Amino acid sequence: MKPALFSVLCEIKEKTGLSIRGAQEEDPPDPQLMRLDNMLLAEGVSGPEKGGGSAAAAAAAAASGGSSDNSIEHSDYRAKLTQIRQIYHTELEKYEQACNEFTTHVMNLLREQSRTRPISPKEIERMVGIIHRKFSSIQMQLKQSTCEAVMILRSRFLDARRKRRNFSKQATEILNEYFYSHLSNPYPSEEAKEELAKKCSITVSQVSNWFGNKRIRYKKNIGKFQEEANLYAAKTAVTAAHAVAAAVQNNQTNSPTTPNSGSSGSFNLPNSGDMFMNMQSLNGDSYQGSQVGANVQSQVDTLRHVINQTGGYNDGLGGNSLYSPHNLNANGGWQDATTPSSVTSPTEGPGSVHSDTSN
DNA sequence: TTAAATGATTCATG
DNA sequence: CATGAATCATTTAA
Repeated sequence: MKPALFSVLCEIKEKTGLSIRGAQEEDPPDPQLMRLDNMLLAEGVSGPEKGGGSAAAAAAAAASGGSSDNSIEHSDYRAKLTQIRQIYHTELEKYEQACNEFTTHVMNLLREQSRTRPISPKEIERMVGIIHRKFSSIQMQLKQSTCEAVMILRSRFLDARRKRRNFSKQATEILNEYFYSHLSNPYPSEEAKEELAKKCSITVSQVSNWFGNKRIRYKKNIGKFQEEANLYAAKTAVTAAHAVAAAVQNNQTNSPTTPNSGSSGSFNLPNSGDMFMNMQSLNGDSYQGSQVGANVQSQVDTLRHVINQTGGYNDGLGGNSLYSPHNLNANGGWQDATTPSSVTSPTEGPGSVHSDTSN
């Protein structure tokens, strides 16, 4: 009975054999899977142990837009990444093990059955192939979710926008001081940036960012910055006035000088008249000592600024734009401040002018 | 909780 | 490559 059944089964198998062979297509390298693999490899999740991971992370950080010299968050990021990697590897191993176990189990089963029905090695191979495909699809899901996790991690840690901190009050003070005292050409040189960065304990890139933002935002709505401009211009003007006065050896500068702590809004320049005259003489070239040559221009800027500001300061700034920022043409854009346009007299016209109060 | 301020990024440009 | 413009995401002020 048994041999008869066996032979019948053999016959059936002969007939179906072809169709089985036909259905034996080489599974094509799934592009989706390859993409995931590549990505995991690139992120250092599926690569070799440590080295690849940090290198890839560094490369990713560099690629995602420079200036990531933050080391604290970076190590944090790396820690999370290794955590992901561990989970990924343990899961992967688990699946692999399960796959192997299942495969051997099935093979044992088939071997056992081969005593009662005909089973070719080809068939066993095919069975194994099916099992592997099933498990690899599970692996793909694992890879996919891992990729998602990595992406989230990256956007969380490598995108600095998410962990923005405001600069210290002092830092913005320094930056603003520079900005408003170089308002005619607020483009700090590389050295100046470094200096500012050092003073503010921020990076050069941050200084560049700050100036980029400041320029664009200042230009966009000058009215909004008038008060600030006055404040800082006045602040630096006080020091500038002293500096210029010292340079010109104008003897009568012995004011108590509250440095720059308060000095809000109302700027009572000690003797603005004299100061202004000094400026005129400076600009008029009647002064030849010029030890201060390089700095003078910026101070001139500052002073002219504050003077201009004073001109239209105390009528409501609702309409604003009553002060045309020198060197800032109508269309906007500072356009290299080549010609400082000689110190024009400070628009004496409407209302009170340059900081008198005391007379 | 919403609006404004602010630092950073992205993208186009010259 | 530095800058301007637009935009994002967060912090701070209202």
